[in-house]
Amino acid sequence: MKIATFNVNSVKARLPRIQEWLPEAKPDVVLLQETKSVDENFPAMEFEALGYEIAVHGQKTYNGVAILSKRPIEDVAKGLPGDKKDDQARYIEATIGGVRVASIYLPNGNPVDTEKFTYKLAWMDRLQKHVRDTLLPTEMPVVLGGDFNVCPTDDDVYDPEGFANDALCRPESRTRFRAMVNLGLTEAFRALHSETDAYSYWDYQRGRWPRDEGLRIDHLLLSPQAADRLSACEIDRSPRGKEKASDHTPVWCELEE
DNA sequence: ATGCCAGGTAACACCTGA
Repeated sequence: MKIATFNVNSVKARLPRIQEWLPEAKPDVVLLQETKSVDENFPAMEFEALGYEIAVHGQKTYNGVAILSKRPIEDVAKGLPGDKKDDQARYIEATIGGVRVASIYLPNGNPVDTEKFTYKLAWMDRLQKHVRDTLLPTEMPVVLGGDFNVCPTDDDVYDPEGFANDALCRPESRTRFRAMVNLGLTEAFRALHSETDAYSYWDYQRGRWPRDEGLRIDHLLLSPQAADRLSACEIDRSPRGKEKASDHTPVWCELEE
């Protein structure tokens, strides 16, 4: 089962790119972030025409997550436990082929001297508790994929010094990311790759893509039962080079059946 | 210190992103 995560930066603006990428990459499951669409306006028919079921958790203008799947989607849960009513749409979870998957759009947290950073850290604490108290005890294969807005180490940043005080690299963010991994999750890409210039996001501004000055912030975290089946994990750079590209590119992993 | 680009909303500019 091939599971991909892709921050599309507006599902409507990116629709042609996603429609050409799906038949090329042939993922069984796609975890989307930053759809920026209310559920009624999500382009469901366009994805169904390509053989995908959908589950969506969106809102107007900002955030928004979704799951596309070639296999039936079961037991959908929208929102992270502890979300307040009408809170930001950043989390959706479902069971597909016996695997519990989640699409995660973790808050960015900048600037760090504002409530945006405290919101990010509290959100990470809530996610860690949910993984610990609810997901891992099921002993199901679990795949948490998404835009975590965390560079796990300086190896995941083109300019570590310049980003030292950024919410994506601050010790408070990295400590919480590590706390989740330390529950027993496997970060799929790093488990199979040691190279340090592997990025999943490049800023639109200042020529970051042509210079390959990026960040690795899109991740797939696997429970032990999923990690035992991990056979591959890759960053697919091709969509980032196209016209009207997202600033992120897809990351995928393959779980043996 | 700020805007650089891109998208959405709404309206002929402003907010957010990472």
